This record gives sequence, structure tokens and C-alpha cells, in this order.
Amino acid sequence: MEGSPPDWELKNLVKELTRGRELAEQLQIHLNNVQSSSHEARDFLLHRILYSYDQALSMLNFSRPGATLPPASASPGSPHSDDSDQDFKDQASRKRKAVEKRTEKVKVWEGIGVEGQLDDGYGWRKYGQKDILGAQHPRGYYRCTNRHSQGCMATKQVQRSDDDPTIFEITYKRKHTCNSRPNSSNTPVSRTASMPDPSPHSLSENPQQLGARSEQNQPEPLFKIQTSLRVITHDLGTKENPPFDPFNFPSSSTINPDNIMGNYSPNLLSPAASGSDYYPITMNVINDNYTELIPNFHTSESELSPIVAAVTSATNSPTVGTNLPFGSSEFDPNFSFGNPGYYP
DNA sequence: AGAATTTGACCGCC
DNA sequence: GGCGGTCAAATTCT
Repeated sequence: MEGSPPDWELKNLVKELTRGRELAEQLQIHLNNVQSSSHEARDFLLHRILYSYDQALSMLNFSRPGATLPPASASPGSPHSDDSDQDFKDQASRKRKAVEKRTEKVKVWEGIGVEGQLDDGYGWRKYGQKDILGAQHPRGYYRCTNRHSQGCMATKQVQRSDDDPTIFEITYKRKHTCNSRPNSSNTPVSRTASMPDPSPHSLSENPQQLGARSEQNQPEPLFKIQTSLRVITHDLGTKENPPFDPFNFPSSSTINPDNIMGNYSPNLLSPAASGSDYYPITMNVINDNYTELIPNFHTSESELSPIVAAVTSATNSPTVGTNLPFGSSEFDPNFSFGNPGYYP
């Protein structure tokens, strides 16, 4: 992937920019109706807008020949290498072949679907769960759904933090070697998004289960969802360290009606995928959800991603995206970034 | 019926 | 032997 950015990357860029505009519109609506909008929603929108900018810039820098990696969208939380170091030591100390490992901490906000906040767009399949010594919550083990079909050995572990239940530590191991990018809505997301959750208590331990069955178990109205989502990314030291942002949580592509209420699928938790090779795509999913859902708020609520639900809920304005000063012009997917003056 | 999750069992490392 | 990670049968969901 050198030289000119691939089509999908450009599309992502356009999507991100488009999303930024839509979010700005959303924000405006909120500002015009401060009374009916929640602080969380406005805060979320603001952050998301900034995030979109960062993403777009990062993508530009990233794809620009000779450009340095975007410093970027660095996550709010400063990189913390302690854990990672430890992880690597552990890995190294063992005879096992050292595996690329990267840990990130994702903070999810109650109310908002955990899923959307944690999803990285890749398809993950849970293959185990274990109680970890000293940890209050069990650790979930996930592997790429393309494991068999494409031999993708990417795996990730998700564990809720003891200190802060809203923080999930996601450890990625091995890069995705599969073709399926964490992209768009059409990404087949396994049931992850709608996974069954027989045990209510599991909400705290198994991310995927968070709210999984919410629809069944919690009749509460969607508008109850609030939000703001923030990601505390601690890149634990992997050599490859793609710029990661607070909102880079593409929810698992397919938003399932069932997960809206906070179900967080393992997919979710993969903010920055496992390697730089993929991170740029990560956001696609969330983007799709946004761009597709917000404008179509009229569509079934079930289609709303947790985040969107949160945002729109506070909005109370189904007609978002129209008649706004921001204009409704769309970015041209074919827009060329080769414009010399485009880069600062 | 096919696919995904759950969960106890199994395996390897320390 | 304990613990973390993975396997696989049973179960559940679409």
C-alpha cells in the first residue's frame, strides 16, 4: 500500500469527511435545542467531529507518499507501555513463539451501546472465556471469523477492568491476514452483534454480552441511551502503532437491533485493529452506521447503532441532516487528494 | 440448517 | 499444581 491510496481508503476518507459534516449538523441541532438535548450527546458529537477530522487528516498523511505517520489522532490517554511491556516480557519469557501483541483500553459509556464503542469492524468469533486470577471479570477470547476460510490467525482478548468497569482492555494478537477489512456495513458480523446472553450478570464480564439481549431484557426506551464515548488507548508498545483515536470504534458492522442497548460485541473492541495495516479501515464501520443511520432515522430504531441511537435520541429531530447551514453537499468520492494545496 | 456462543475439559508453560 | 489459552460438544439464535 504505498504510493497512491487505494480506493477503499479514499472512500473511507470521504466517508469520514461526510460524517464529520453530518455530525456537525447534528451538533447544531442540539445547540438549537439545548433543552432537549443531553450534554453527553453534544459532547459526543463534538468529540466525534474532532475525531473525524483527525481521521481524515491521518488518512491523508498516511496515504501521502513520503508523509510521516500521523501523530495524530492520538488517543486522549497517553500511551502507556507498562502493560504492553509486561505483555511482551511474558511472551518473551515463554518459549512460545513471540506473537505480536497489542493492548488497548477502551472506555465505554453507559447507556451507549458498548458494541459500537468497541467494535473494530472485523468479524470475531468467541471461542472461550476464562476467569482470570485476580480479576473480577472473566476474559473473553475471540478469533477472526476468517480463521478457517482464510487462515487468519488474528485473535483478541477482552477483559473488563476491575478498577473501572467502563473500561475494557483489549489485547490483539497477530495481525489479520484475511481479506475482509473492517469495513463497512456489509461486513459480515457474526452474531457477535446479536449474541445471546443467557446470563444477565454477564453483562459485566463479557463484552459481547453487554446488552446483547438487551432488547429482550431491557424494555427501556432507546432514548435512554446516552452517550459519549471515549477511548483510552494505551498502545502497549507494539512496534506497529497506528494512530488511534478516541472514537475509532467501528461497531461491528452490522448493527443488530439486539445490541443497540449496549451490547458490545467483541468486534467492537477492536479499535485499532492489530496492526497498522488495518487501522485505517477500522473506522469504516462506524462510519457506515453513522452516515446511513442518522439520515435515516426514520428507519427502525433497531438499525441504529448504539452511538447513533444516543445521539439521535437526544436530538429528537428525525429530520436531521436537512436544512442546515452546513449545506448538504456531498463529498465527491472521486475527489482527488492530489491537489497540492490540499495539504497544509 | 447453518452459524455463533457457552462452557467444561484439555494442554502447555511456569 | 496453578494458571492462561484453546478446543470442542452442547446449546442457542437467525
